[in-house]
Amino acid sequence: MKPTAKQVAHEAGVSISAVSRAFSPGSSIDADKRQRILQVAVQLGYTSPARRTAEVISAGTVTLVAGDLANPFYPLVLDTLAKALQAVGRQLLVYAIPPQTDMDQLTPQILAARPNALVVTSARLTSGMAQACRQHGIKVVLLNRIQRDVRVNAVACDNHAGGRDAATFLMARGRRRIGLIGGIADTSTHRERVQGFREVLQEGGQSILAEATGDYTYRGSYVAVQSMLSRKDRPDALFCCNDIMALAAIDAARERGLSVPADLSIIGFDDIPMAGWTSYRLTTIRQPVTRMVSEVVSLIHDGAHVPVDETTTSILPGKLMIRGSA
Amino acid sequence: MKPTAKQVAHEAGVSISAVSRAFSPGSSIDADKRQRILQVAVQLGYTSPARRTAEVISAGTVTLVAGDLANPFYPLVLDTLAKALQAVGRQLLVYAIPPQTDMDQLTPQILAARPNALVVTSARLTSGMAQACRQHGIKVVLLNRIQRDVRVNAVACDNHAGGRDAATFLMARGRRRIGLIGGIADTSTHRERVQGFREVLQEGGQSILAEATGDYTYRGSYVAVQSMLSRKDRPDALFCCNDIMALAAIDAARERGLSVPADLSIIGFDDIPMAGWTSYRLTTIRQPVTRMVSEVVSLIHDGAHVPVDETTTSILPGKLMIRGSA
DNA sequence: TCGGCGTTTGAAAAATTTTCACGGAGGCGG
DNA sequence: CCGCCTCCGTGAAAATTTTTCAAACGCCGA
Repeated sequence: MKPTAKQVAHEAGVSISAVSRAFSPGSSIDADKRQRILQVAVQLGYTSPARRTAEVISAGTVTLVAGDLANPFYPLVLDTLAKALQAVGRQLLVYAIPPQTDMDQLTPQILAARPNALVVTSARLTSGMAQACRQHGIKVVLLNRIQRDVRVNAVACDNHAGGRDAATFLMARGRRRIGLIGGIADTSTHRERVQGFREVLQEGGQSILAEATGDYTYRGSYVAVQSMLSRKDRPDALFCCNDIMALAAIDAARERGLSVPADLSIIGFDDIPMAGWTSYRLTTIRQPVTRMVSEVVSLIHDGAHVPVDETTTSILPGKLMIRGSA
Repeated sequence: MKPTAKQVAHEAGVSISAVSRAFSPGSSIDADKRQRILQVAVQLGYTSPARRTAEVISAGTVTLVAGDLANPFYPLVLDTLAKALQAVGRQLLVYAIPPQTDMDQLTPQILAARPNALVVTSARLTSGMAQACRQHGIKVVLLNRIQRDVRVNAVACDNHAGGRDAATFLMARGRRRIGLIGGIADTSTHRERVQGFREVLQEGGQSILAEATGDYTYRGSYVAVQSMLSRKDRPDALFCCNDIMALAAIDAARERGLSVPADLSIIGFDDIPMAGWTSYRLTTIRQPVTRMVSEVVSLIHDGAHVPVDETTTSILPGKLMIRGSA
């Protein structure tokens, strides 16, 4: 038997009118009373017809939180995700947040929109946010990011293997003075790429000659590479934790009159469209964006009935794209 | 007196039940009949209570339709717009559509989400869509695009003046064999930039030496420039209708062993972040993205009470950024 | 202390949604 | 080809919800 407003009213000790009012935004009712009614309603599983159609209308909304749209990799992800969601009749809400901030300030705003699912990319999910989402039954997927401190779904490229591939490739080319331009230290992408890379070097009896951080930005990397190249024993190869940093490295090397790859091999990570442009021809690890996005969509869309606390982590293989820079 | 379902039913010649069904998604009713009822409802100004609360819940949603996220200019716009809307407590829904398609297929999906406003950038708005939006009271803003065939708001950079500035600058530098790489012929951005550019040349007694189209893409421009540079009387300057095409032009010129700007001056349009990168240092016309976006937000947010058929067109000045490529 | 004035409330009226039964269209097996 | 069955669309009526209305309450300024 379907629960009615009458039952809720009786249970909460109020009139039917009050129940109706609790469900229509903007009507004059005491906040506490509304809260109590809503709570009873949840217990009994009651929703007003208005709320019901509202939910149907806004059904299928997925919210994407992106922290770094300046890195062309994320627009690529956004474009792919938007099209994939449209294809299954869902909508994509986008929040852009300043890089390296966490999303706690946005929590109320994001939850107010009642999305079905939340996709977080290049931003830090706080455990408070994760918990709030679980309570509201909102599925969360971390894209291109793994966080061990929260229990949510995650889809990422195999960054560790990618780092290994990069190192193996450089060693096979006979490079021995190898430098590293890191991203942002407390991101899983940075840690895993670096770890895989370092591992292979150590297995081959090598170690990283020089290491600097480029903040995953063009400018940060440019400055870091410039100073690294002015050292006495400058490296003959550079692994950059993402593509824009690698492009900056190429620019910095050229600025110094060095030839890429003759004097300096450079290898990136992501394979953004610009990596294939003629003046760069960047050798890089391609992230399987399309596959990552379909994984996200299947988690959200096909797995709509899966309970929110049953989480999956997908690690998809990247692919070394050999072009001219290494 | 507020209109009721009874009146709508009488007017449309159906039962009250039918009216109710027309407003609840998923109920069994003939599509034609629903259409007719909805039309009468709009005439009388009737909305079901369910629809009413739904609208309050999803209030403040703005839908962005973007056609070309591969051009870094649009992610820049997206990022700026998303942040500006967040700041005033609104949400941004994003639709990505394949370049050069119009949006008629998406119309039902977009309208189903009942946004408050629609921002269209790098996509063609059809008059059917515009009319549907007007009927639903959805405000439409064309961003970086002007269309004379539909009566909607528009915000754009002064493309005509930008084209003039580019030409003036090249002429002042003594360039006389000037080529043009166009974008997509039936876009206002292309037309106006080209027209302004051509005007100044003619005023100075010059004309365009060679003209080709690059489809606003890197690859398209690269191919066009390659063939243009292999002509006997190759140009000594090139105006490209956007920045990625200009970057492609620089790459193509270098590939041929030409020096930029000594052998070939290149000037672009947009000022995307990459234009400032060290290996390009592209001279270009900067679009005032921040101002354009605030204009859009004020049109949508501050002008929320302005009737939808009262439309404004804002043309904001661009700015010539002189770097190293011309 | 005494009126406004605005908010909150339940009862009742009004309106809407849902159920129910019916009629007709189309598919399927005999 | 016919009958039967199912499924869709429909209006009337029942059930449910929303809105109106008038009353009660508290707050503030005079």
